[in-house]
Amino acid sequence: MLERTHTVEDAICEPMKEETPRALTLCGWVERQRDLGSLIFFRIRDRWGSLQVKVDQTENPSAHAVASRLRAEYVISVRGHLQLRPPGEHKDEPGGDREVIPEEIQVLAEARTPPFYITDEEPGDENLRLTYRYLDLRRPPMVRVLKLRHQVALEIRNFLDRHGFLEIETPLLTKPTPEGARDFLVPARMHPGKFYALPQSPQLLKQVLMVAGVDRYFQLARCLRDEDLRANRQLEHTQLDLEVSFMSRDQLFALIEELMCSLFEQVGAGRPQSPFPRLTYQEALSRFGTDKPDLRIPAEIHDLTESFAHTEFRVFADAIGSGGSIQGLFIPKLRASRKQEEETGKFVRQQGGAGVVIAHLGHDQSVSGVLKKFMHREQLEAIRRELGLDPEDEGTLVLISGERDSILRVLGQVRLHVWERYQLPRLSDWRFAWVTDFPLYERDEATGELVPAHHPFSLPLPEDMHLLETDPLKVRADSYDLVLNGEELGSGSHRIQDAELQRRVLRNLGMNSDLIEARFGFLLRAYDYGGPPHRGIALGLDRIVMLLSGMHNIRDVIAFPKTTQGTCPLTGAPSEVDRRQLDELKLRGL
RNA sequence: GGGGACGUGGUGUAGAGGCCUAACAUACCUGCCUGUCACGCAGGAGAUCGCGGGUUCGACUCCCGUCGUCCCCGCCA
Repeated sequence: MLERTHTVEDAICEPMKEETPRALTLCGWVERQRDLGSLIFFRIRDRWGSLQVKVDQTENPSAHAVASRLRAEYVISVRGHLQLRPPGEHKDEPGGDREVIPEEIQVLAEARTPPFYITDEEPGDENLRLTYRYLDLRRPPMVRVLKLRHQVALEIRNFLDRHGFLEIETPLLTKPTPEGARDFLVPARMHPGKFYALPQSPQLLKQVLMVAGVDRYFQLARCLRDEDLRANRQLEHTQLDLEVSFMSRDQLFALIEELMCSLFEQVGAGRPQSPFPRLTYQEALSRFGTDKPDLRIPAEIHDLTESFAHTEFRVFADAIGSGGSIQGLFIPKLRASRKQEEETGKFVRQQGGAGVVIAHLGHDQSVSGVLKKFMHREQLEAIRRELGLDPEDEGTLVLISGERDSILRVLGQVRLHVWERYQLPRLSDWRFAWVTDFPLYERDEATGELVPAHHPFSLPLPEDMHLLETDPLKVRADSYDLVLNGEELGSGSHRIQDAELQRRVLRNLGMNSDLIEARFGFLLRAYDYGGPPHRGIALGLDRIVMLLSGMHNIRDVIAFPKTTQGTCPLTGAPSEVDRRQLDELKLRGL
């Protein structure tokens, strides 16, 4: 192998003003040969870029002989020099003004014809991409993602290091947690019948680290959950897991906002607006119909129950009469076509909404559709006032009646759907938001049991503490989600540091003292020895990189992801194991 | 666990009961070509239409099942 002197990036950045040719040796992969006979062009590509090589038979017959048998993706080294291309033969791209004139070309490895071409263009079949991931990762967009992800991790580490954080690893072999997501279990060979679990997150151990006095902990932690996959979910994902002692909510928010802003700025995505808007869970639900609002969409949901209090429109009157509400989503400027109205109505019904009315509000105070018949001038004015409209504003109003929370969620879906479907204008940019004060508990629809809404280690808000036993569903926690452009980046909370309070919260979930001791005894005991007030947050690194890179799929920002069926087409995982391995583990096969 | 979409040469697509002895583009192989850059030109090879069953005189096409991939709901403290 010829000793490499430059990367392609070095060669592209090399100043080329002077006449003297620059000697260099490049190593990389062959792409795009153009064999004109006694003149051959091809490109050599490495991780940093690609550059044209020109081989002239009359100037260098031996290099030409090698070049004529090169094929796509052969691995070569080229020793030669850099030369400006003749005038008029420049290409408009980095390094397009120059080319490599080889003295010698060595083939380091031949390559079979790849199943897809290595270009910016994405091969259609994702299974094929994953089967040949090493080829897929050669594609420049994927290289950019790998670099971006590295850069993001590096910036996070540097930032947190500057702020006094320690990165501490927590074990991959840990204790199963029967609640929450399904655990991946690992049989303990030395303890037949017992199992480790792979961590769903380092939650409990980072709390123990706070008791240990670490004060500021973080980890780029792998988290594993054996649940069904989605476009933004993998069996294993990476979290920026973080926990701090003695910090107020405001202090933590300020820290995370500065981290995000400097991170986005450092990776060239532009500095997001800060401070990030904050809204409570209840506000988010009533204004956007979701706990992860996309604030780029310039529309909100409005409660119009009052405005329709005396309506003669039967559907709405009945809804109000039976304790329901009327919620409206106003879509500014849109004059929906009949087809769009029908589609939207259909979408609402698919989402489980009934009693949908779509009307156009004109700037001349006109109203279209069914409402025209039932709306008095005063009612219309009341509605326009409630929507906060100026006299010249017009647009489409989507109204749904029914049980408040469920129609809010439907309208939240409509809000997303309509903007996507009709490509309505959004505010550009990164729109972060904090959503705070989530309920501590919620009711499991299937079993009717109380389950933690977030996790059972979040501190109830002081003003709700007295409801813990009497009306637990009303108890809010000092918890928060960080949301970006409608995507949940992560969540956190102030933790319970008082063992007795922790026991109360767990008892509400139907656990008796023995169970609490068996599962969480180690944590409660730790707090008995002086646990500081502490809080934390965990942010999905994959999702951050996904948004930064403009990818729409979490698999595209993970080097070796699983398919939605949880398989790895490259390695063939999961696979069967040897009978002997099972015997050693005292496990029976199927 | 439920719903939906897709599966045709290496790749991307067309074909929607008989026109199929399966088309097009690209990639691949051979030859020609000294300024190409999606090089061009000429020729060539390459597919039991995911798999299994059924309906039919006849199935790439219709039906059932199955496998795989993707998307959504459930699930994801």
